[in-house]
Amino acid sequence: MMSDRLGYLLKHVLALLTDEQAKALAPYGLNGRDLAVLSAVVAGEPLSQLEVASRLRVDRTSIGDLLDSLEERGLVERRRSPEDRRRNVVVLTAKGESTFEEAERVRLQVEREFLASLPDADRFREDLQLLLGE
Amino acid sequence: MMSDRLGYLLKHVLALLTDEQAKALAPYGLNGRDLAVLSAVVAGEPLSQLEVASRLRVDRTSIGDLLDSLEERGLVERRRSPEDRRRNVVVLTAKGESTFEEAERVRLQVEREFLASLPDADRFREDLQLLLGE
DNA sequence: CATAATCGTCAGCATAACTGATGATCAGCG
DNA sequence: CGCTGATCATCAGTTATGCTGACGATTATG
Repeated sequence: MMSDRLGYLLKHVLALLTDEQAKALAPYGLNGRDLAVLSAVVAGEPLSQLEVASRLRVDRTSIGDLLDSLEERGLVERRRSPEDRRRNVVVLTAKGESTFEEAERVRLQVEREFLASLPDADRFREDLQLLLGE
Repeated sequence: MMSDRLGYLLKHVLALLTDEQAKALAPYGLNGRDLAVLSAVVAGEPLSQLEVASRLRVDRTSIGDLLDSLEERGLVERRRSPEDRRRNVVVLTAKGESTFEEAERVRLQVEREFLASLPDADRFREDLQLLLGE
């Protein structure tokens, strides 16, 4: 087919993964994007919205909607930072933490199964990290 | 960073490649998508629009716009098939062929450089093909 | 105190994937 | 032949995402 074109391969591999993640995460009302946001917030110093966005490499103007949706479902809270009142500090609720833990297990399982056909899944992951320069 | 999440890695690796391809192909007025369409049409039996779409795994309703844009630039032509007048057969013009050949060389070079940091670029490609089941 | 920078938000634009409907055409079958 | 259903291309509309540029509020700089 078109399987010699790198863009084609990456695009459709990503689409496959996105589909499978979406199916598996549907019971939690999450998709892969939502879950990534939760994972950015889950531990350590509470982050401002901009910091969350830059961790996820998501555009600054998109993170607001993403957080709105998670906040409506009671998974995260935004609080004005007392030290710098321009910043909205994002924290997980208790419900957010438990949802994250369950959904994160599911995500790991999905990724394992997704990569199961490869001779060396870790090496594939390392290749991707190399390409991103991380 | 978020580099343990497969979706994150694939998404941003794809974004990087798309950017670099777009830059390199800009002199030809093409992007990676356009070039893939040309490559589907370049040789062999002339294809209907639906056949082009399915080769590229592009939605049937998107391929029309894609071809409009290529046709405006004089790179492809659509002809009603005489045997089956429902079908629009897509063929490259002479200009389309020469543009394709030049741009395709550029694309190959971009891909080579893009994968240059990997210990084994071919193996990476094979991994992607495996994941797609091709 | 005055200016510049930062944070979050908003409106708007562009691309892409997709659904469902339509008209034209063709294939199969009685 | 004529009817029915399928196929092809197209169209309108929806959704999701990424981005630009502007804004008010707030903080940092000097």
